Amino acid sequence: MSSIACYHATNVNQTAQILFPVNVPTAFDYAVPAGLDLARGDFVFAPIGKQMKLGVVWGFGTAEPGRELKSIVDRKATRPLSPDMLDFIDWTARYNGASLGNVLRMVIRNYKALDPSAIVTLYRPSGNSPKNLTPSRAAVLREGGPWPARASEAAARAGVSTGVVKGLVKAGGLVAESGPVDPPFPEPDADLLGRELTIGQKEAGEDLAAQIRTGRFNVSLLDGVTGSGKTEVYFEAVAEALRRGKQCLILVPEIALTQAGLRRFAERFGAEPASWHSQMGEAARRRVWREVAQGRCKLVVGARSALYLPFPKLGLIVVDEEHDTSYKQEEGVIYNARDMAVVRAHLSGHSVILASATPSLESLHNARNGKFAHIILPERPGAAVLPEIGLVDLKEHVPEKGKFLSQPLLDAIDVVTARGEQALLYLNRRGYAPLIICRSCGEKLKSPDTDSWLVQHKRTGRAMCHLTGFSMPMPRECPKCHTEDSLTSVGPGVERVAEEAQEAFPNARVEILSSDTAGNPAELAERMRRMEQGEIDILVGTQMVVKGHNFPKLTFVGVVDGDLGLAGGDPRAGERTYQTLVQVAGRAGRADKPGHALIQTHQPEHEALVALAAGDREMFIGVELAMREMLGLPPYGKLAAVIFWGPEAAKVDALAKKFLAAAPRADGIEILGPSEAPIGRLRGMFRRRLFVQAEASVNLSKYMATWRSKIRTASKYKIQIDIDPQSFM
DNA sequence: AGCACGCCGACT
DNA sequence: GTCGGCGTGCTC
Repeated sequence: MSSIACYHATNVNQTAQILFPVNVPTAFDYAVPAGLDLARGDFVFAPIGKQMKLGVVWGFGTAEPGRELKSIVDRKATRPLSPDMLDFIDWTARYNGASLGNVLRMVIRNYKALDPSAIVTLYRPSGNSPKNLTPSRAAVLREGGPWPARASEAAARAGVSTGVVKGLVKAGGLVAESGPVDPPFPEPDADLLGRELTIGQKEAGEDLAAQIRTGRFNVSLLDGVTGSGKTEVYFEAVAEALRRGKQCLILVPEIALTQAGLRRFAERFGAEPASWHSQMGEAARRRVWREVAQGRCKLVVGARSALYLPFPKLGLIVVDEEHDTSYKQEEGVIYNARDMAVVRAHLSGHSVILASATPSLESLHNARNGKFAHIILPERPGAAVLPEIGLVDLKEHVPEKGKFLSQPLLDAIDVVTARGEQALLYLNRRGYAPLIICRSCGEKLKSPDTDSWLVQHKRTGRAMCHLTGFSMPMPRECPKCHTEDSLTSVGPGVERVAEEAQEAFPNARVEILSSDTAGNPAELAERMRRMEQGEIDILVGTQMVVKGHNFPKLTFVGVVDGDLGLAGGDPRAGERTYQTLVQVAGRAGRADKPGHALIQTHQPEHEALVALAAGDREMFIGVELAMREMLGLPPYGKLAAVIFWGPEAAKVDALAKKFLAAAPRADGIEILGPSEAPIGRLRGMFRRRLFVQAEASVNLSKYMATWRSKIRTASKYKIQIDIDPQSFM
């Protein structure tokens, strides 16, 4: 087969390892045809199975005698993936226990982006007024932009046919030119004047810029309370990286990726950045990917998956709201974008900034021990202090039967609304009631084949499962004992709290903000606008209200259930509760008026809440870190979760036991479980789980990979390994 | 990701 | 009898 190639001594016996973006554990060996010059990272076409696929050159080798290899067909003439990108793919796969091919798939979803953008005819206004300016022609000139535009785009925006556009060219109103279908992104200007910075902010920005100038790997934790101007401060670091000709990536939680958020970048840098998120269309995705890969797109704001864009000259990654749990990808390749951002920066040798008002304990620990530079923004410009936070002991102030708002909360709402100010009631439970129970037989309504209660939604008249998406009309009778009108709602949801607030304050304008009530972004924006304009008196909201919005007239925040998340087997529950409550409380009093917050709780003695009320973060961190150290939990030790699932409970049990028995012997490892997972049954599958706790010196990823490779499962039974789990369901 | 192979239900 | 449903396994 290779006899013809013998003339080319340089290529004789040469093979290349090609990695394909499919679920394969490693790269495959191929023969390199004579005369084809290849480098690591090159994009090539090669036959795999019955297909021709695009892959990436992973490495090289020499042919083993007697082993027939398929041959690479062609190399694509584009910029190869950089060596540090290949390293990053490798690292991600190893650390998270994912297959190499699946990680590559996150990088090259759409290889059409490898070809240069098609060249088409584009139009722009000539600046001259056309002869015979008909209404249609005027509409095109007025509404056809942004320019340059394709005839069809301009015509569609103006609501006319393409004939009008062509006519305008003849009449002299438009000029035609050739250009790419996907236009490049405008170059950001690092030196536009941004907002006026306070002295503290300027210094912090200067510190960050100095880190960029080192040109080496470093991590900064940018730590500042809500409204302290973190964004403006890290803009200074972005500007510095841009001046040095580098690309910048700003990671934000998915739901923070809004038009308003992008506008802040546009104001500072004179150009809207490219944005990247999971729901974008194919064309937009292709454009961003191509421009980033060519190094032309300098500024990207994106959700976690943007970390796997092939930046050739990245100089800075900012992880905004670094504590946010949505950085953890829970499906497919399981990874934590915050941690992988640090890895990518390390491999490429540049800066990372982790920004948050409520940093994760891991980051604070790293800042304390000097691994991260700690940059603290203590002040809120414009507003004096964080709101005063009080605890309401629900054992002492018992709400009326069937009600959820205690007297101190009602009094506080009364005072602020009487002053014409706004109140926010926070409750992280959608719907009307989180539990539907039969008074006659005690049956609790569950989602089919799943251990998850159905939530009553009064607005839509349905019973819904927030875990699986199942929903049905609210039944009239108990499905088990068939007693009519016996079903009753237990516990509060936002709808019910809103109902209660409306009853208590009949003249107040009460509204709900949750993902059910504000389905589309436009409606959400409208509700936010009404709140900002003071057209709402009492807003009842879920997690959604926590994310950075400015409500100038909001002066009181009531947390309906401050106990949420404190109990249970989740070691991060205290931290999570503390972070959420700080962020919620931080919504109050952003203008000149200092606000206040009240947190209802059954455990006013819980240290997370005591620290919160005292405004003493150091105390909370101290206590929490001491506890983690004692238990050997992160950041002092390592943790992995293993989840087993399948259609038969007994077989899942047996699988978990078999897996446990196969645990490799090693020092510094402790195994907890297996036991039933908190959601023991999901969509008909039975679930068991175990935890593996390791000392900091253990390479837990490697240990888990070795362990996993010892067990083969029947295909209906699955084992999933989650390194450093964030969810404990 | 595709594509083939394989084992159970309803059709000319 | 076979056509085809998708569940499962493999690709150098």
